[in-house]
Amino acid sequence: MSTSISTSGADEMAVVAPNLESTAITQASHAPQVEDENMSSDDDVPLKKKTNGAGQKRAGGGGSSSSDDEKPLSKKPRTSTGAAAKKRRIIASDSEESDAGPSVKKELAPTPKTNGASKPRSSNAKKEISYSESDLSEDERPLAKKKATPKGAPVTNGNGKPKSKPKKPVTSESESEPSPSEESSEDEKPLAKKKPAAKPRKSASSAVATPATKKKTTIVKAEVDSDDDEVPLAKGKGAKGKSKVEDKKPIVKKEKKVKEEEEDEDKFKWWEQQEALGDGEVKWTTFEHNAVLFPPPYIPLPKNVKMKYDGVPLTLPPESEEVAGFFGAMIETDHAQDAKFRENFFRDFKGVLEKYPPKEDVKVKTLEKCDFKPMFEHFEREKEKKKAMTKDEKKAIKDAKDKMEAPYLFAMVDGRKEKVGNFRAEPPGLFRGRGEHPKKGTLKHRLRPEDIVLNIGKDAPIPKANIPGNWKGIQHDNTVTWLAHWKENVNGNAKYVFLSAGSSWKGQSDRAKFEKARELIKHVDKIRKDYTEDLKSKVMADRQRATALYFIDRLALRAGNEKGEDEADTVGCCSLRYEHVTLSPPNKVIFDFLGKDSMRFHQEVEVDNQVFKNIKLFKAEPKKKGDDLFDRLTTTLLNKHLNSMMPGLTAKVFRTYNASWTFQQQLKNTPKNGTVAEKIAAYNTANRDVAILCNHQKTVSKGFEASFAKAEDKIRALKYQRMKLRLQLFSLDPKIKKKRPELAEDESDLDEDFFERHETELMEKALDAARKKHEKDNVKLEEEGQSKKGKADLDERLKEIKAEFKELKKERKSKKVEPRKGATDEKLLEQIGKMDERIATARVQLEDRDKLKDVALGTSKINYIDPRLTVAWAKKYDVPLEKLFSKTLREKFPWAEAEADAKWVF
DNA sequence: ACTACAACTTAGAACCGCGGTA
DNA sequence: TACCGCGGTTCTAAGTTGTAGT
Repeated sequence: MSTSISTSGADEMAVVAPNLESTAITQASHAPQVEDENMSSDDDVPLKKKTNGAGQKRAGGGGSSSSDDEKPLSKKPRTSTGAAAKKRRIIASDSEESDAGPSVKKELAPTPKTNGASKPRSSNAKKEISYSESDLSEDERPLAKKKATPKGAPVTNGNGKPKSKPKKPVTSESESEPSPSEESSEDEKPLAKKKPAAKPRKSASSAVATPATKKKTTIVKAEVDSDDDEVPLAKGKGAKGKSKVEDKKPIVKKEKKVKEEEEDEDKFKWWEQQEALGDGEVKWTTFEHNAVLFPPPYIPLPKNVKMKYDGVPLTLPPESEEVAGFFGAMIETDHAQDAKFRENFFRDFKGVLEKYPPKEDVKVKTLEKCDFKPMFEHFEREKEKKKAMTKDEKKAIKDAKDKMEAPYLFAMVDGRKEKVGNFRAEPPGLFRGRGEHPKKGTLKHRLRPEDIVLNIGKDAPIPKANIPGNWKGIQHDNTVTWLAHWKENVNGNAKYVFLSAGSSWKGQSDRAKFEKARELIKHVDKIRKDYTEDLKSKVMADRQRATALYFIDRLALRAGNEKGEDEADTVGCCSLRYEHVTLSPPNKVIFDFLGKDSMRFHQEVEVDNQVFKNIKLFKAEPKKKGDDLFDRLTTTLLNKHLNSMMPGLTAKVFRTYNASWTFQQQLKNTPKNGTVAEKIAAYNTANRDVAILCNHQKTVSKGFEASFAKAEDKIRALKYQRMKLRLQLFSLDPKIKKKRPELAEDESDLDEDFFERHETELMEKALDAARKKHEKDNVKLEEEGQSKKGKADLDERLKEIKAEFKELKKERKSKKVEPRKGATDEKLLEQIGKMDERIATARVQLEDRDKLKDVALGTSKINYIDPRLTVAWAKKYDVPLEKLFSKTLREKFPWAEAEADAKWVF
């Protein structure tokens, strides 16, 4: 542990996760203040006061069971049998590298009764609860007062620029559209070049231009689609028109040799520009794209494929058949077993059937009587067919698809070609909400152009949809980066089409994110000092905020906004409730709750004494299950405070900062002289530590258990071989037992049960091989015109084999193994040594696999770890970058590759 | 202040294709 | 020669943050 002690003086604070234990100790020593005393006494009990509608239960509750803690409340609490059980997540049993970051011991032991799944959730509003005066002086008033800071100041966005942008709701209004004129004029130059001076001026003017000009957003009715939309990306803005997908660029300075190089130079290297580009209001001046690609219309199933109801095949109109098919395709998944999912699906299915009933006069009343198997089997057959297609057929299909998609792949931004991300309109289907989402199973409607609003350059041609219909609206807002947007029917959430992760827009903001996290390094000492102080604040709101911040910093919790009743009940720091945190004296806190995506966060953590006391206080009477732990705190308040400590600082920055910092620290364990594989292993270990810190999980794949067991047996098989070698050695040279007593020890892990199994297996294999050989020989003999060997011959051979194995078994039992011919002490010893090595590496691999089975490395690599750390590390240790970053990742982080050398530090 | 909305980042599951292999 | 495990990619759900409207 503590790789961290090293380095600078900044250490103590800067190092992430200064071990909580030590902190606790130091803290404990000083400052017992009046209120502390009080606290331990009565006073943990704030005055009882209003309680409001606290107890209110959430409906579905599903929790059924808070019953046993062993249960992964997270995923599919489904009652169902094996399948669900197998998927269960396992809490890491130890953290070994204790040092990893905000060190927290993963808990080993089961825990108290709290259960993240327990439902009672009070109403959304923060309830206010009063705390006793003895404890906290002022502050009867909850969230209101204090915060002397930016009182009168206008709302700014950190740059001091007013950030206003009254947005017009998307109406079908016709437009009025005045003039972003000045912009377009002065703007021939790509955004990049702008002098900084230009920025303020612009945004100022646009902000001022207010109502009349209604900024740069205009929304027009979609009736367009008439004019020149044949020409997609091309035209508009003369010059730029030419870079069509396929054509090569003529211009540019010198002629390049290789094509690839050409493309390369073609890419916009925004990071080489002098000024920051991303932080302006205006994101583009010209913007062309082809909007979204709608999925093909529904194709009815063959006539002979029908779902059955109560045994009767139903002839469904395409509209209802499609919906039946959505479910039919899923009947073997966990979703289809889920009560809520079924309920919601069936409600919507019935609705559709109402409008599009089956030909037969059958009333569909219960889902139980629906038999989708014929549909399911049909889909399976189709899949098979697809798989069985020849290469050429597959290729033909792929080519057709590529051609269809080609126009959507890229957008033109200020004359540059940029890759579009999710250009496909989401197809209809059943909503797959995570965890106990109350809406899961709900039918997601098919999108039409009428649902979709486009954001596109003023002079750009309006793209034509690939299915009939007119866009819901067109706007030209150059302060945002989305291409298209719609509202999804299930939850009413907005969906957007953006450029891809490799685009300059995304790249710039990504880089800015990491730069902000690095900026935090400079402030974190002070921030930690402050919140440590505030843990003792007399102002309840401050004390809660400090405590929350402590968790966000040390445990990398998310901010935790309030959520609605019609979403899964998950929480983050600020929304933690009474039941999510349990105290375990003297100074441990046990967290057990469902976080984003309903992933369980279950950790036992040692905390500062003051934090312990605070939690006790926050949980004191009259608070109860369902109440907010931090009843005086919201994410807004927290972020406001953070922003006052460092411009632009918000809760999520801590996650980025802690993740990257931890990674950097852990990378110091890289073996300087190791092989590439060893170095990569060290890299992955560091990555894993970060993933654990951030609680990034994945479901254990269903085959895992089996394949793990198999791998264990393989190791045992190696040990078995080793044993045989040893015994040979002893027969050859009995004295060696004395000289090398360690060799006399039996292999671990091998029991009678295994021997039986293994030997039988080996024998079966040998027998099989003999039979095959027999057949093969006969074929050969026949070809050569000779007479075949008879069955007796084979039987004879089989008998021999069986006898051999009997002998083997006897040898094993008697522990006397006849040395094979040519065996010598030296050779055997060498073989044993080799075997030891193989066993050891296999063991290590297996353990690694076990540790990673429920940890997802990708998310932290993609979102939290500054890519420049990877680039620098690769350079420093001479490991090819492509071993660390996949193609897409490299496309996402070109700026890191360009920027970081071997010495770069976070 | 509080809610609703808008825009963007973060997230695990599902899907897909590839190379090893029984 | 199909199977299978796995990493990479795609998909879209679920967060955070900031602003606007009331």
